[in-house]
Amino acid sequence: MVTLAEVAQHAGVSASTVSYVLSGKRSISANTRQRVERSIRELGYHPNAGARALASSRSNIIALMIPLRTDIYVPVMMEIAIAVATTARTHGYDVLLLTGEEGPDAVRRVAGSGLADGMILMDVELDDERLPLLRETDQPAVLIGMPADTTGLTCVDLDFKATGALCAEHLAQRGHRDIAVIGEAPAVYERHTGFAERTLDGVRTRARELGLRLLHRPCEGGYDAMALTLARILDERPGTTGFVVQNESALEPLLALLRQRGRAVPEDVSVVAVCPEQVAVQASVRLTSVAIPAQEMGRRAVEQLVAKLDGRGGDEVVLLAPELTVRASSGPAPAQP
Amino acid sequence: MVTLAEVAQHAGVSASTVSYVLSGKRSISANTRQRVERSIRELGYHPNAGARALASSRSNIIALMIPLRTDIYVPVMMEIAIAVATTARTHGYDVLLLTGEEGPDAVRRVAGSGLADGMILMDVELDDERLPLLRETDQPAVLIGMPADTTGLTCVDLDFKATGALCAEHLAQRGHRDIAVIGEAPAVYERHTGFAERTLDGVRTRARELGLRLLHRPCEGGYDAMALTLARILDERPGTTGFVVQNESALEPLLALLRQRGRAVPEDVSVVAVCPEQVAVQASVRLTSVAIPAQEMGRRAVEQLVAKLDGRGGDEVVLLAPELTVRASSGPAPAQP
DNA sequence: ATAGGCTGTCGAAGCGCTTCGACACCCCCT
DNA sequence: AGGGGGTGTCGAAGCGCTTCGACAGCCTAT
Repeated sequence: MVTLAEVAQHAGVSASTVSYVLSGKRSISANTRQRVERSIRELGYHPNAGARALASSRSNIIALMIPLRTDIYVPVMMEIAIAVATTARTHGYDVLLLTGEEGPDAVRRVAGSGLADGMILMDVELDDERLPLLRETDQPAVLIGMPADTTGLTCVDLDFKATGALCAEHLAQRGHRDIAVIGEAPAVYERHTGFAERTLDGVRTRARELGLRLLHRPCEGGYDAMALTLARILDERPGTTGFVVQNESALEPLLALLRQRGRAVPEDVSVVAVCPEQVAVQASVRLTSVAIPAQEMGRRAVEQLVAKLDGRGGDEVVLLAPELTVRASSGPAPAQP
Repeated sequence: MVTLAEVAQHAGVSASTVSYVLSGKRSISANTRQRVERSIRELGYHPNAGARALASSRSNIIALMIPLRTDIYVPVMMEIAIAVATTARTHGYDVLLLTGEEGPDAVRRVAGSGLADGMILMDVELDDERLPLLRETDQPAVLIGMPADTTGLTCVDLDFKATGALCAEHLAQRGHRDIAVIGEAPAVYERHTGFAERTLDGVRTRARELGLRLLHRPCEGGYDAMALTLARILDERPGTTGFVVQNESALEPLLALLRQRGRAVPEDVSVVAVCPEQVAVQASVRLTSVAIPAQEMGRRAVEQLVAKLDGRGGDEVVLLAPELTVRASSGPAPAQP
């Protein structure tokens, strides 16, 4: 293992000079800098992370807390995580992966041990139990998602309320009068994960303003659950012609079931999804959808956190504006019989 | 920030004693131990990770390298990652998330800086460019997947060859004579990711032994690609009655397309999938499948790595035995017309 | 009764880096 | 010519922890 001291000796300078070349915190003559850089290359030097962390009280690590839940659409989580990791690297940070397993204690452990300089929390609940700890230890942190009380917190999220509104508008515009929201699994609502409720709120508010009749049904993923849910919806409101779907694993089942019942998409029924682009494009009917900008969310979260760690920028709620892309699953409402 | 020294003072012992209480590397009287533990609790002490790493040359961190590819089924990756993270915690390790972005350099960086004590690599190619580095730096490492040359390496993977064989056997047993493998995207084969080829090899070998006629077609995910692929298969071998599907995002499309063509599953056609349990159960037809034991793979990988770090256990290839679960998508071949 | 071996605790020496203050040295200004 | 202000470099003091050797005190075996 090559050390700073060895590099210094090899280059014929003192250790501190090498350190300053590396950090750029003091000016170094071009000549010296080059000699040092050459020595670093020749010896294959890599600064020891532990020593660096100890001396500078900075680990250059960001902790990313991902919950363990399986009722949330996993690819989105993954995409966010990957975006976080790559963005972090561009800012000189590595990412530590924490799972929900350890619960709120992880916050204490990470904050206390100086393992990470800051953290990013995913799948934030409205009244998340990690938040008090965050505030109390005043860990630099960024949430992906939005709790009920955001004072003193930095959050990044898709504007789900606007998303819901956008979906309602789209359907209204095409002449649909009776619409249904097929939501996430009941557990998601019970847990008060904000995004589901906010989307619903958005649809509901806008639907009311536009004079739409609205039905909302949570739905576990899968074929069977969707069959039940759909049956119930069409039972109660046979005239339903517009669907807003927020549960990715209910999408294909819904399309298959509609087909089976002889309701053609988009001729008889329109479907608007809230899902990642890829899902919308790969579905058996190319779906009109509001994309979940997973990459963007991950990227922004890191940027906010890095800004905080650099002492720039304060608490802020970043809501990404939703964009609805019209594809093949939505069209004008059928003429009233 | 509470330090060891403060704990020592509070408990009225020396710093080294506290350290030994923490590490258990020397015997400590019950009395002293309790006093120290009490002080630790009262002061809310957490050992500083950097200092610890510096002094002990152990970071208690495992690096997990996940590629960025999108043509691989993401939920499996995620499940493995989560399993790795939680298992690591039970052994006192944290997990550092590295993406493919940085490429092989990440190996050098992590090894050189002592950031992690060892690494776990996912999505290993047959001739992976990271392997020479791994051997050269002799980083303790475990691969999830199998390269062409495993000498000096520890690998954990599902036995995909046996998986393929199992699928072929199952179909043969039900009387199918013409079967087709719907594989991963062409890119996956070009990249020489072993698992796809090994599965195919398994099917092919066993099919030959059992006198089955076999067709293999790679397939991008999605509805359109699957439509094309299926058309081509049925064109060439209209009598095909058994399908082995390894590409998760081709599954629903295939089922829908078969339905559309009037071929009932499982009455006319049988489908065997290689996919996570959840996918098999949630599909529109409950699928006969060989499960991909993602959790188990992650867990085993960590255990192998920890054993290595503890100086126990050497290089070893752990192949998990596949299990085929019969569900509703496979049945006896239809009588020959 | 005494040598020898345990047990439990302590002090001190680092681990490899960052950072602060000190200080040559050179250049420019008056 | 001499003082003032940059530049560029160095030495040394830690950062908080682990770990080695030392040693006091006690118990056992002779």
